[in-house]
Amino acid sequence: MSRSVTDWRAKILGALSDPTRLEIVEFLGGEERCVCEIVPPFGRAQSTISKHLNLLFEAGIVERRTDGKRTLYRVRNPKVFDLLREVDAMALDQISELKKAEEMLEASIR
Amino acid sequence: MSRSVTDWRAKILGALSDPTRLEIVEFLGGEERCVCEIVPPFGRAQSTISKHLNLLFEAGIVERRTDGKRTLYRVRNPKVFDLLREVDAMALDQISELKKAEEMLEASIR
DNA sequence: GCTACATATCACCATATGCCGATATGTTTA
DNA sequence: TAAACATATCGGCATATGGTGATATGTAGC
Repeated sequence: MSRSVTDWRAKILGALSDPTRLEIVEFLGGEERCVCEIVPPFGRAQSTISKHLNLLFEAGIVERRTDGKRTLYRVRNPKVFDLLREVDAMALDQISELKKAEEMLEASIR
Repeated sequence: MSRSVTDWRAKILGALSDPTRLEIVEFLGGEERCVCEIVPPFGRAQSTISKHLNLLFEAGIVERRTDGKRTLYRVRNPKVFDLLREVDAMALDQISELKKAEEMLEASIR
């Protein structure tokens, strides 16, 4: 029960734990885009992007539909953006603390 | 620049993308606890838990201090709990959609 | 100083992940 | 039907990850 919720959480977080996939989600934003639009900006093989997209799909981050010969992806639940904003807040906290530490270090040297 | 923020985000999310680590974070809650308290409930080798804790530390999720022969860990930024609540919301959405789909499937069978 | 305790680290194994090029599948268009 | 296009899937490689038991490091107590 509770076990499976934890697993879902881990799956969602795992899907978002890769820089390329994070950027794919950002790139999608609120739009629906086909793979042929998503591939070029990332400079990775089409097969690589396809696997990332499938992983995001399996984790329920994106949904997809096919239209003719293309497959269109879109972010399924806008909550993911709230989540990313939350992570950003944490990341910024940490980076600014790092900077503070660096400055203190520098000050102590000179 | 922007690259390194994305990497930080990925690092934070990666640290939280494992069920054991998620449960360690939950277990810590707002408290400060030593490794000797954390290990038993998880039924994993001490070395395994130690590695998980170190990974959480590297990602800036927890902080640690030593007191005598023990090392005490605590969640460093309470924002992590907001983040987890956000993930929960998503996970619940997805699980409930799964259930809905199952019910529709069952209904169509009988 | 020796012993027991608490924790981190090491060496190792098995599996997962990210990446690629090549190929299979399916759809449109000529 | 053939050719072109869009995407997914396969096989393979290198590296990362999670797990373990054994060992190193450091502190507390006797």
